[in-house]
Amino acid sequence: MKTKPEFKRSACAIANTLDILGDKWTLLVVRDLYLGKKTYSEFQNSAEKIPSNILAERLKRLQSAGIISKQSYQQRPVRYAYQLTEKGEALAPVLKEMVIWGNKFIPDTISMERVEKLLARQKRQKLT
Amino acid sequence: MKTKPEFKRSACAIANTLDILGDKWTLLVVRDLYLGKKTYSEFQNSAEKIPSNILAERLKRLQSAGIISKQSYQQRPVRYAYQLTEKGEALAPVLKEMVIWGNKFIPDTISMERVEKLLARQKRQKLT
DNA sequence: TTAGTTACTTTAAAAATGCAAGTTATGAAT
DNA sequence: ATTCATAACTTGCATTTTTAAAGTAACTAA
Repeated sequence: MKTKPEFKRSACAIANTLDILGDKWTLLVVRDLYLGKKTYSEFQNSAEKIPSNILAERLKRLQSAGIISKQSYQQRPVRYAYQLTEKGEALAPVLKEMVIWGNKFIPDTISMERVEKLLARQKRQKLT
Repeated sequence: MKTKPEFKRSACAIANTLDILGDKWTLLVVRDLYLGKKTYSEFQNSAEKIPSNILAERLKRLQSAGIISKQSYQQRPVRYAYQLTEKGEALAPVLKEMVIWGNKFIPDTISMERVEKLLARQKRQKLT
């Protein structure tokens, strides 16, 4: 028997990438993971305020696509941490190019580094 | 008076980029332009078979976002050609990284170069 | 016992998408 | 002159997806 490629729309790498990541929210979850966020509530608390049901659905899809994995990091009560797989980490260049493009062509947008700094400052203030 | 940034969701460059490009079709139109396609019917004839109303809407949005421009290249009958602006051309690295990622992690997807070769061959066969 | 947190699920309404068919302008073929 | 064909869209309608809001389960701390 032949192994059937079975593409959703075409064999194009871009089209197939968009079938996984092509919406307004999925790459923001990947971004958050890239910035060190790990839990459901951390994703929910990001500036864009992703709806809860969308977040749950996207986490499932990212998992079944092999881009993230989930593990419980404590029992009683059980709590979960998500993390990027190698496949997920490999999306960094896509995100980086989006930041470069956005910074250059959309006024007043901030870079990942800037976001990281803001996050770090927030974290410090929370701790003190 | 202050100039108001007025972001749709946040100041994040990725979020703002996704507000423009974050769906399953928009970047395929950009890809087609990048591969040398110019007209409405050429976009429609691409492998993914974008619905006609979606294509019309996306072309309008890409225009008002300053990513593409439109011009009539002949009268009687009037025919239109779309082209990438500088802002649109600058999306090439995003597309390239998507191709690299797709090729590495989604089995049997083909690269832009491969697509270009296939297109060139098709063109040659049509001409002879 | 009451309030709070985490990680979701459910519900109903609103918006976007997909499919098919229709429109306008024109030129080419019979 | 009439029919056929093409380019570039538009319209109508059913289906799917998104959104906001509220609800649930399992705990912990006061």
